Amino acid sequence: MINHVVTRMKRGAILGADDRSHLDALIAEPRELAAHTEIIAEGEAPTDLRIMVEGFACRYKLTRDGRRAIVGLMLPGDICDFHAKILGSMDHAIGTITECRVAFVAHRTIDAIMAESQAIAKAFWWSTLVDESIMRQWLTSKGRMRTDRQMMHLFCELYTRLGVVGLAHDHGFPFPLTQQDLADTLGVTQVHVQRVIETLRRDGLISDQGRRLNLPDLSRAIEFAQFDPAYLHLAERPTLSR
Amino acid sequence: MINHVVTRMKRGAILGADDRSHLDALIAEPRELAAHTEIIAEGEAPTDLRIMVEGFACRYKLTRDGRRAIVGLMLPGDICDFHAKILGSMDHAIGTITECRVAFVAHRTIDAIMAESQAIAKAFWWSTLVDESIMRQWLTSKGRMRTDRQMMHLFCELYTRLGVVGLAHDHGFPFPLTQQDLADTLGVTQVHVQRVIETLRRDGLISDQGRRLNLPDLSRAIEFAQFDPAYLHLAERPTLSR
DNA sequence: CGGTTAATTGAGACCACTCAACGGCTGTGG
DNA sequence: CCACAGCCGTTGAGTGGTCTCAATTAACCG
Repeated sequence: MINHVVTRMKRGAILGADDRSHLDALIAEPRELAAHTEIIAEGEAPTDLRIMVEGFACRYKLTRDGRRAIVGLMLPGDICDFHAKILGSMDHAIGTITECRVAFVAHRTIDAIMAESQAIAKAFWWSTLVDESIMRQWLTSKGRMRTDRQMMHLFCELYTRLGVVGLAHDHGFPFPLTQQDLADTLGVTQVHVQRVIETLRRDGLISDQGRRLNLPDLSRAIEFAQFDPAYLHLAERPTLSR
Repeated sequence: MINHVVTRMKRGAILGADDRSHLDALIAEPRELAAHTEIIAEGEAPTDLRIMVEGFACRYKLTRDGRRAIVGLMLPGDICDFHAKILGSMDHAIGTITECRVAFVAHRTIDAIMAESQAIAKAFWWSTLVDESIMRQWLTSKGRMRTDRQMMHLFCELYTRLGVVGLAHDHGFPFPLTQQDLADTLGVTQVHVQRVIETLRRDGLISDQGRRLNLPDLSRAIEFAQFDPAYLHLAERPTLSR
């Protein structure tokens, strides 16, 4: 089976054969988690590192009045809680959207591997810092773009990120988010999401069948969303570690 | 003179006397930068680490139509571009708001110090990860709170962060941002910022004289903004490094 | 003191929200 | 196999938060 973690981490560091087999071993026995379950709770201080092997999940925070803000989407190959090793406790929760396979790796195992392989250490940090960069882009989009462009920007991002792990084909990709999930991600209401989606469909910018989303005219989508993938830091040929 | 970098980093790791003198040396000769100048440009790949010694600055991105989104506020003791060491190039710019003193430290110096002191290495990563946590909070606020609460939340955050480095006294703190700066931070227009500020003043939640902002009734401010400082990860007694 | 930048105020338009209802699909139990 | 519950998506009407454009006043700087 394809190891999405390896595929993705190759964008962050140059991995040797040893590194790849290390990463293979890490995710050899993932846990199966049902849809809509918590992977990590807010305030928790995990003693293991959790890595997305399969499925969609999200980082989220709840406001005191019970509303949810999704602050990150987790795709296969993403790392859930690398920061918790240093920050101590989680300042947000992570929950599954679809059924997921998640690898749980003890911190000491991670420490040992990172001590052994500088490339893997770099790749893990790269992954964390890319998450940070994506948040900067989301903040920018949310602050300075109307919902239609913001939504298209997210779709372009997902097309790109899923493409890296081979999950985007034929101008489309799996899209299991409900309109409510999308609303919590974009910071608007579900009703408004519905209306915006409808206009995007009418304008031919997207088409959706079932749980799949298509971008029929990619270059128009990119233009409309003002999408520049630089913030994903996906250089095919990553910089050499110093 | 007080070293704000040391003061702040003590919240992220337990620093010994050696660590403190290392940090003192790092910022011994900061550069003076005028207000409204660029510290780092977007796309730049710095070969040194830049550390805020004095003054206010911000991380920002520009949209294609020339609008600005501020995605982070940089205060004394903050680190500008630790991530650039791994990500390679900056995905956003950093510019001064006030006149600033900024230390420029060569990457090789940083690497040497981090190799020598695990505590400093941890503190630097802590600082970067706290930046990330703050962004998650900003995303949540922007998505799920009205502008008045979002603004008060930011004020509570600044009161707390500036308090850590001893720059908040008597229920107030220096606040050099213009209404336009604040608008770019909150993702609204300057006109709207003005109207919101006016209502907050009338409600007695804030009072401002010159370039100083006061929160006369702190507990009411915290309640109004639903502010919980956990996301700043400022535990007085940080977790021991594993 | 003149020039520039920042803050204030007003009017009208637009984007997004709330509340509400309805239809479609799916899974489940009788 | 049907009835039903429940979630999801769709649609409408009215409200309100925020924007745009514009003009005026206040504060700052040399």
